[in-house]
Amino acid sequence: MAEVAPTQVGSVARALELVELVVGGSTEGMALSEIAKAVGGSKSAVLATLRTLVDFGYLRVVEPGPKYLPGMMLIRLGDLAAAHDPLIAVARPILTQLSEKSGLTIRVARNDNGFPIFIDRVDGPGFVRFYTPLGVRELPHVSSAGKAILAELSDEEIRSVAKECGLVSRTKNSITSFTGLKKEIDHIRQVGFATDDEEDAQGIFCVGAAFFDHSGRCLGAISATGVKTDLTEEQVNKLGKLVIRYADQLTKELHGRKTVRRAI
Amino acid sequence: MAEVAPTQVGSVARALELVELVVGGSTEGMALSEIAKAVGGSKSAVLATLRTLVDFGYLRVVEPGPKYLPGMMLIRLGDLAAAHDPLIAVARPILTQLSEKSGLTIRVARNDNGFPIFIDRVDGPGFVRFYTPLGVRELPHVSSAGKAILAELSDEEIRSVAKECGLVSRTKNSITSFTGLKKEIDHIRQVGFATDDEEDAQGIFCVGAAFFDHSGRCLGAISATGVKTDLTEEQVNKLGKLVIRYADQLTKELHGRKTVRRAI
DNA sequence: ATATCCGTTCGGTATTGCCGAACACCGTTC
DNA sequence: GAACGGTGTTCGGCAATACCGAACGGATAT
Repeated sequence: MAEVAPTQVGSVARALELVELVVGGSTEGMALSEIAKAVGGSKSAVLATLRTLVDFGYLRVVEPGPKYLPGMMLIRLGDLAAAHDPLIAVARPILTQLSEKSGLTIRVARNDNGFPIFIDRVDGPGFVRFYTPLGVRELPHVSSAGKAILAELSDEEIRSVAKECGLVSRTKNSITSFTGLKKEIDHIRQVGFATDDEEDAQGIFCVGAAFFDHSGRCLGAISATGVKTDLTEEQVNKLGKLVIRYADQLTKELHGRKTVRRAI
Repeated sequence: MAEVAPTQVGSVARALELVELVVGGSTEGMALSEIAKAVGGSKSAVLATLRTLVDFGYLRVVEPGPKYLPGMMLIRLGDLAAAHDPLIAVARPILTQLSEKSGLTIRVARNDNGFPIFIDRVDGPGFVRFYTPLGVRELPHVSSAGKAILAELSDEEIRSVAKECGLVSRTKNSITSFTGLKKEIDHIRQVGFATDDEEDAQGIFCVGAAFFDHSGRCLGAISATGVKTDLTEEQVNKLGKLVIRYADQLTKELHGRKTVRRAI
């Protein structure tokens, strides 16, 4: 239609748009007309597609006033995809242990050319909950996992990534200049872990550390997330050491090896 | 093709079959010819569909020898679908706490007309891992969650469910007769929790308890799963009480109320 | 009671997704 | 080294089929 797509299937693309639409919609569900209007298709065509998606469990329909909601199959597929991923399979027990040890929410991010993609999460037992999406490319400079990954890149790679994401600001603590980022990276390289001091969201503090594959390349990072409290520098260091220890354990279980910290 | 489907979209159905095929395939990924052969379509048509799925992140392709694997979008959608589900959102913190308290793997199942559908899971910190799929209708009579749900149904409903699933055997401990099941249900109604003593898989022991909605109907059950050790009856009872306590907490947070235990 | 929304059904049209053949490529194997 | 089986890929052509829009039935609201 609009894209210069190399041999795609239109009806499938439209169907997948429907899934994203419904999943992104309200928890009350979406009605047929609403969906048809949103995607700009006829009600009959959209209805046929929705029926197919419901048949496969991707969506479910709730009466009355037929409204469409995300279906069980999405949970099933997500779970299977996670089980399929060797990194997640190895990392999850470690995340669980670290979560229990620290009482915090632990996440793993994969290194996607310098950008972090969080692929799994284990919540802490605390009552505070904050939703952090999985499977999406996040900003590298406002998360501890992102910065932990950046610190393992060469300086020119960092500059390239910085240019690509534009160092946009998320809070008043966000690092928005390259010199500021460079200084932060230097610090991370010294202490071995990265922090996020309300740089992505108000009131949220994170600590992250990288892990590596067999050739010493940075595969990603794990991070511990909690509410910002008045942590002393000593407490932060202690948490940092803890996260590093579990990241190293992950490296080990992946049969990886940690690179010697490069000079600057 | 074969189904007497009420207004479906063929190409979408075929695409979703591809997703299931790849997700169910090996962790090495599947090749184009392999996939085309499996679904019985032409390579060109399958390729176009695969490209669409890759574009949307449902699948990803790994070089060399283009092989197809589950994509990040599946993890993302599964996570979003879970966040969308009010029951999961409320239950997860409780599961996490119970997991930490017991050191076991905790799961929630939804009551789907007497059948359990496990919709979320929180792993324990132990090193033993066993994969239990989410989002699929499981057998009601060989899991503690399933039996906890059954115990909240009327006797005629139980008979109907038993007939529907056929009380198939999974291990030598599985309950396969209706009288045996009925006796088990009576016991569950007395003590308030259900057990699974290697009835579904060798070496696995579970304890489950039901939770309820505002009208007292059974919404589902939570269960704790661990490796079978020589548990004394007292230890089982203690674990049962613990699971009941957390199930009751879940009922409370769902603004539900527990029905008074019916006589027989 | 009328009007306006909803979801659904039903043909007709042409879009488009499918097929099969031909191509390019790599690894074997003879 | 050349011929083979095995990939993944591209392309044209036919027909299936996925789309649309109009018409129906039902509910709710005005």
